[in-house]
Amino acid sequence: MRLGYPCINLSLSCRSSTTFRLSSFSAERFRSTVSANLQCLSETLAWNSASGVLFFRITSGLIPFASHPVNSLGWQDEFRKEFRHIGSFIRENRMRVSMHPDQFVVLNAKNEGIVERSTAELLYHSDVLDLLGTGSEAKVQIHLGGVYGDKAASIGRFTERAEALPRRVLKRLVIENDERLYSLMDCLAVHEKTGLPVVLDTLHHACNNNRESMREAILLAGKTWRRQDGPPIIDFSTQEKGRRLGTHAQTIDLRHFRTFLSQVPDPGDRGPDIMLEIKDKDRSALKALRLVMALSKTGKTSRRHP
DNA sequence: GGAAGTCAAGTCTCG
DNA sequence: CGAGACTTGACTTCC
Repeated sequence: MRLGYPCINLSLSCRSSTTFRLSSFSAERFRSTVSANLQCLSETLAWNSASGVLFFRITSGLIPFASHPVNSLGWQDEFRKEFRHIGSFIRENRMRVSMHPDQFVVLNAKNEGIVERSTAELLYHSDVLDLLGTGSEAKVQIHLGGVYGDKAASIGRFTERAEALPRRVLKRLVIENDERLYSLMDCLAVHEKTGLPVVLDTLHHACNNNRESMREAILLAGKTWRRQDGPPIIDFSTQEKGRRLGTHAQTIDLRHFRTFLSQVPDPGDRGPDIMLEIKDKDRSALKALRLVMALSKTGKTSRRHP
């Protein structure tokens, strides 16, 4: 079981998602920004490795305007060496990376233009993971999209569009339950049709479910992952008190995390990888890591930890 | 130099 | 139908 956090390390001063306004776009600006972002990604992964954090979500902002028509630069070729270098580090340290395109990627949209832009964005995410030389265990995680007043039809469109994607995108694609529209059950139904693995988001599941217990949910989602997909991914978060339902906690609630761990059937070497969606990022990741280490020492998880 | 305004992209809800 | 939430930073302009 590896632990991770998304996109930004708050202990470092660099950001791998620095960008600029579309109106400021120039080849110059683009190159210097990408170069700095890759450098920061490299530093972040080095920090992670040294800290024992072996799972990381790479920001979608790594290559600004990657899928935008304004950008006709062959960034894939231009930065091939840098990507390969970072990729080697990931492999050598047995780390796992993933990506999570944001809300603008809606595969089941009714508007074809949106579907085209979404597809281009998915290709960009796949490019990054391909250039790093990662295998199909490095995932690109999306939600099912909108409902448009007819969930069955919308799920149907998602399935069609997903199946039409290029293989190199499809082999990385995974679907995640959301807090309002599509529950774990809905995702499992899409899995039945498409074979896409399901990422369980624990906070979304608590908000939007069909009465499955957390233990049951973990098992059901876990079964959708094949060997070539790597260990199942689970997004863990706690509700921030006094805020809208679904708001991520500012810092990790270790009691809650420990309860969650007790519901994971097989933590240890072969267990799921856990992405901690907590606002203070690396700080909570370290706290969680220390807890897992302590538990494994006292034998309170079911398996030995490396 | 600091403050205020703005940013590629989508969907849903509310007024 | 249009604005705001979602969620947040930081880029950019303005003074």
